[in-house]
Amino acid sequence: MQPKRQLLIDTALDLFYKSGINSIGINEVLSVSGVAKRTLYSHFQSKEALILAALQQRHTTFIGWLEQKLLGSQSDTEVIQRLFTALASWFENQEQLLGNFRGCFFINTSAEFSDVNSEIFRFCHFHKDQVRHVISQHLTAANHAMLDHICLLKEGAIVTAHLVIHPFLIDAESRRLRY
Amino acid sequence: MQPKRQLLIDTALDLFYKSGINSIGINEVLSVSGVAKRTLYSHFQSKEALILAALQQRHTTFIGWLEQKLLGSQSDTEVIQRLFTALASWFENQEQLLGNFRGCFFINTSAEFSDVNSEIFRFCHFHKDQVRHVISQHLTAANHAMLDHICLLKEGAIVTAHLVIHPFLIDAESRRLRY
DNA sequence: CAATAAGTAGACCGATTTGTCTACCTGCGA
DNA sequence: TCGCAGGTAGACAAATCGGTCTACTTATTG
Repeated sequence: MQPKRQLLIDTALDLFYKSGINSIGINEVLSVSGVAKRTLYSHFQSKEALILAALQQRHTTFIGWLEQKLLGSQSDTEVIQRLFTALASWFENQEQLLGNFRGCFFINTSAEFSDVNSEIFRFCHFHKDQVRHVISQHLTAANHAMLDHICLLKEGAIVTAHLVIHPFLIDAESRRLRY
Repeated sequence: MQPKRQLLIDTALDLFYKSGINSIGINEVLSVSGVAKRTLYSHFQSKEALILAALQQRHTTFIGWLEQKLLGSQSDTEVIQRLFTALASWFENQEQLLGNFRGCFFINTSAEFSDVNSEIFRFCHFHKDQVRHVISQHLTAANHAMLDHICLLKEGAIVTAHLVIHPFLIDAESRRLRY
């Protein structure tokens, strides 16, 4: 419909996810996308509106990806297996839909916009809530404790993959290239 | 020894942890601490040096706090119990040494400085490594798989407390105040 | 044809950023 | 008494930030 608007969101999401939102200025989004500044501000009221659109898009993509991964599971055990298999595949950059893994966009963003009452932080909170809801809907047993455990491990896995394991892999890679 | 230097680190850490590093300018650190700009740049080469000093201080504080919490445990089970009891106490703002809970300073910071090769990101990675090492040294059994599980749950708990549970508590609080 | 919506390039604005510089003050030890 | 380390206040520079504005160019469509 509005290809420029979509291009702006795609570009912004890419850059924001790669480098953090506060590190990316509006001018960088413009020069990378090749869109004029006037056009950006005809589609979005402010940078914050663009950020929220990018968060919204990432949210929709992620929920869709997750739904598809869990669809058709035959048991709770299979749901859990599928979930963590999918996460592992994401961490290893095997999930094209999600792009190169750089942690969870919503965890990262909430670290930059820490005011709990800001719209941006609340959207991050909302996203986590929705992911939890998707998982719960694929479980037959309405076991809240198990759901909590699954979500706890999921968050732990994402953060650990980003901050602990991923740098280690890059270290290994750079050593391999040096020798 | 150099009280102004220490005051700058304390102030910077406070502000950085509360609002995120990119949201806090050097001028804010100066006006809050009451120190002159010239003095800051006589102690630190750049803002990045101040950031690293703040990370270093938080690291030392956190490791010391953790050591003290785990000291004297009689079994692996007790280590685990003590660890998660201490974390829960931190989340509930009962740990004066660590200040008001706003997630893990190192997870938050690594979200803002996502370049894996930057000194700041590497320090965050280093911190997580050291925490893991402290925990492993208090366990009698050299069980790598169990250590991994503990660390995974720990990270999950920190992120979940920050992004999922804490906003919920603040919601409840604001509702309580409204009615 | 004419009107309109959507786009471009880029100058410009005021605020803010990190960092430098000048000029001056103060307390301490040789 | 002299020198100096360590401090203050704040002007200043250069860059960058988000955002506005003018003037012009398309493309579509009634």
